[in-house]
Amino acid sequence: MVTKQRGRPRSFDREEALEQAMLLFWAHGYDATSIADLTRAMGIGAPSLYAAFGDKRTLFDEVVDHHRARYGEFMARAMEEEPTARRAIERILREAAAAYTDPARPRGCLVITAATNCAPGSAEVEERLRGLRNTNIRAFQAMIEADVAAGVLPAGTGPRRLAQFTGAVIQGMSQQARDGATRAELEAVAEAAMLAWPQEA
Amino acid sequence: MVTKQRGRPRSFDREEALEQAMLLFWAHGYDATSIADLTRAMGIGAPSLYAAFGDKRTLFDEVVDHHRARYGEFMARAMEEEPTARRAIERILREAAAAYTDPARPRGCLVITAATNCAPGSAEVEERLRGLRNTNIRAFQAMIEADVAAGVLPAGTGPRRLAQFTGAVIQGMSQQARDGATRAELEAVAEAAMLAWPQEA
DNA sequence: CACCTTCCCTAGTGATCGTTACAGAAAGGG
DNA sequence: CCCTTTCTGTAACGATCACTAGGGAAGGTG
Repeated sequence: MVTKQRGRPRSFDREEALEQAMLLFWAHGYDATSIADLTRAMGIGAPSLYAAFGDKRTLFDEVVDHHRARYGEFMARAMEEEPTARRAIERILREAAAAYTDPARPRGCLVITAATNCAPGSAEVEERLRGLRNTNIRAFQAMIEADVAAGVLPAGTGPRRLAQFTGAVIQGMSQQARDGATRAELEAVAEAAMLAWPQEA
Repeated sequence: MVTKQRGRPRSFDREEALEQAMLLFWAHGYDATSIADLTRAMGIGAPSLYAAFGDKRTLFDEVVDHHRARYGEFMARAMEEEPTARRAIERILREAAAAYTDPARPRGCLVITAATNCAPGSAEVEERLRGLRNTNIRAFQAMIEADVAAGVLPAGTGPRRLAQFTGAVIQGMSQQARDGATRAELEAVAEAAMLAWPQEA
């Protein structure tokens, strides 16, 4: 049932405004981005923002969803498409090196960096991103465990250890990107990290 | 020349107050820690804080110095005391695993995490910590280059790459510690990272 | 004792925080 | 046309931000 649109129509593109909000949260983080910063970048007034997106936390939640759908799904795709854990991680690290240094976007990863300095009142935001990060690492672990069970990776591999190591490298790459590392440098870091991975059978 | 102390003496221990300020900045970061938070934790009024430490930025600068002298010097000591780059990094990673999960202190490293989400007005604080991080990596690189020149590490090592990889792992370990990783888990991550290092001659 | 220096406490500065009340503007439905 | 509905802009809300003026308190010095 399509309800006909009534009343005065919105004068801005909601998707475009969400994109601008994402860029700001991505660059400066949740707490350090003010409503005034957001309305300025989105080109709308505060009441329009609140009418379209709810409060700041709700907007940030939607921004995180938007980011994951648009810039974070390369990880899920690699884990789906690549035949082995090693190949998937190799591809994820290589693509992360490019993504984290893309000159068209803020550096690093929003999920990794946007809520690391949070006031006590924003603890829930911090907790959500923390959960997303740990979920990713558990996905790595499950993939590695499957390969160990299938005999693709050697028995003494230690899936938990290898998954956490990989997560640490990715998070470190995000920080390095913010600290000025180039794409080529991050690709070299990724290459180095793969030396710690056991060879496949 | 010792100038005699005149006037009413300070009623609090400056070192202890600085320590409390450090713990707060360490846990929540620069922007997310307010003067009110600080005065509450330090047990003093705002004018006493300003008289003893200057403004917020100056206090943070001193907090960073204090942190580096007290909790960050294990890196410099390892680089001084260990005979090779590999041994030094091995020790640094092992000690970082313990330091970043010490239950008596905030998790992770202040230099790595305290200024990642900064408002545009706090860009200088962000830049200072960024500089400290990159200086550490360059110190790793110099150490590795020396070992390559001395023939301790193989010729094709790539000191820049190995130093950045090591820095990324340390920064990732700090994030993981904040995300709930245990000391044993971080030690396993450190062990995995060393697998990427070339063996010494 | 009085004096001088320095510190602490109360209270407040203007600015900015996230958020909203309210009134006018712009659309569709009658 | 008027009416209803929804959005937009102005302007403000109380709370908190970093920071400080001013008066009284607490020490050493004469």
